[in-house]
Amino acid sequence: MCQVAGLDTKDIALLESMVMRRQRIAKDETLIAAGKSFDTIYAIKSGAFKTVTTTADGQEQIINFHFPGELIGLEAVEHGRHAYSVLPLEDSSVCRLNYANLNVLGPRMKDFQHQLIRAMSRRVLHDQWMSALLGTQHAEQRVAAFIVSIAARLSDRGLPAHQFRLPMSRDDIGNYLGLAVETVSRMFKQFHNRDILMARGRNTQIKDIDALKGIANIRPLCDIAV
Amino acid sequence: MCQVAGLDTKDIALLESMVMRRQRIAKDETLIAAGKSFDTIYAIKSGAFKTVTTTADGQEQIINFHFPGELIGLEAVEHGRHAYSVLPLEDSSVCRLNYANLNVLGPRMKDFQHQLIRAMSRRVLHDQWMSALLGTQHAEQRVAAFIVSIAARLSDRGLPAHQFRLPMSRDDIGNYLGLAVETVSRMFKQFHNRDILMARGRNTQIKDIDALKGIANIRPLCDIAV
DNA sequence: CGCTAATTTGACATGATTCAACTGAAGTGG
DNA sequence: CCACTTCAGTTGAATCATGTCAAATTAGCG
Repeated sequence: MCQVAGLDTKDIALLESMVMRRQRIAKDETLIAAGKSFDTIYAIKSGAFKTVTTTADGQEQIINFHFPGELIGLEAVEHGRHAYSVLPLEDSSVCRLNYANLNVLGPRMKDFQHQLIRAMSRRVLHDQWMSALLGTQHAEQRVAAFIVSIAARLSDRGLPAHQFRLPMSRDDIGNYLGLAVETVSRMFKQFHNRDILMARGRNTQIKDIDALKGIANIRPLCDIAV
Repeated sequence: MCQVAGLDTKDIALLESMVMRRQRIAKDETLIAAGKSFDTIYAIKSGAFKTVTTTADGQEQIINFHFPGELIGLEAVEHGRHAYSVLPLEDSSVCRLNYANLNVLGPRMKDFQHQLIRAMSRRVLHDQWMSALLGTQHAEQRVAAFIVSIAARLSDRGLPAHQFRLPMSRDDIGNYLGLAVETVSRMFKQFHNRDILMARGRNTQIKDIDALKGIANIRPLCDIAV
């Protein structure tokens, strides 16, 4: 059953019967290609995704990472086509919700629309938080804030938040945080030397979450939204 | 009459009679204070605003600028209180829309909710565009992209887009773009030397918009949303 | 295993910030 | 109406953080 936060059980049952479809996505496939016309909203069931755009000279920029329970594709409602690509970081699965068919829900449509608004509200907060991070914070603070936000997301889903495996590469992290890969690597090492973090590749163990929060000189995203 | 894009005339009339109130805001006043509980959405009628947050060590970060026709306050729907402050850049006026009262609209609520979704969709696109700008682009490209986006917004409202007076200070621009004031100033001068831009203080005249777009190595925001 | 890609590490280059001084514009009061 | 103050903006020089390049190391996968 797709875990779209906030919909109660009878709503989910109704949605499932009307408009949902389950879909598996392999690591090398594409969930959404930029420019594709919008007709479907996706709810992530398992795995992880990245939203990606391309600058005029062809370099990739990661806009956001997405984890289970989150909705993808809403921002395309406005223009009827997707401005960004969405790619899986690992083998994943999603639920497809046909946007047009949602109208079939009739009286329930209103409730679902409110869910959309709530979901987009979280997205706006996240993106604005991101702007603040990139606009005012140095490399050390960005990486610390990133780790704290990942831990918070995992914690929200009841997963171990002090020890986990990152689904994205150092490359992806650097891209997302506006830093060179090497800088990300150096920051991880610096935290390691300070006994704040133990990291071997993608395997990560947080030793001192409070120190990380202190370094991340910005209201943590988890206090605002995910 | 408040110009909330997309609402047709009878909707506006209905909204006005039910829930809208006009309000003037002086340059030294505060439209929304961070932490304030959410109950009102604002539609900008005249002037300009900035959305501002504060990092843990007290430094201000401008999240976005807002111009007439845009909605403010929507991202607070999710948590019931405003995460950011909104301040006028000059004497301005807004329309207040009481969010709770919107429910009184009954059958029209659905249409208005769709407008909210569209408005937030635009906001998400803008903020993601911003993240890409801060994450991948250098000072020269950021400033160019900023000027292009301002010109596009003015153009959308039928105002002269090649000659205008910026409502915000160099300080604000630097803060918004994640650059020091001095860097912004140097970029303006550089564009001046290249006959791309004539700028004396806030008075700005674009001489070669195509050159600016070329420098701004990123899909212009105006092609996505404003 | 052995290959390939990802990550780490070090040395160096450079773009942006910082600091400090200067200029110009916008008032303000005598 | 003109000095005086104030604040925004500009300019220059020095410093520093981060990017770039190149090489070594490690991890992942067939």
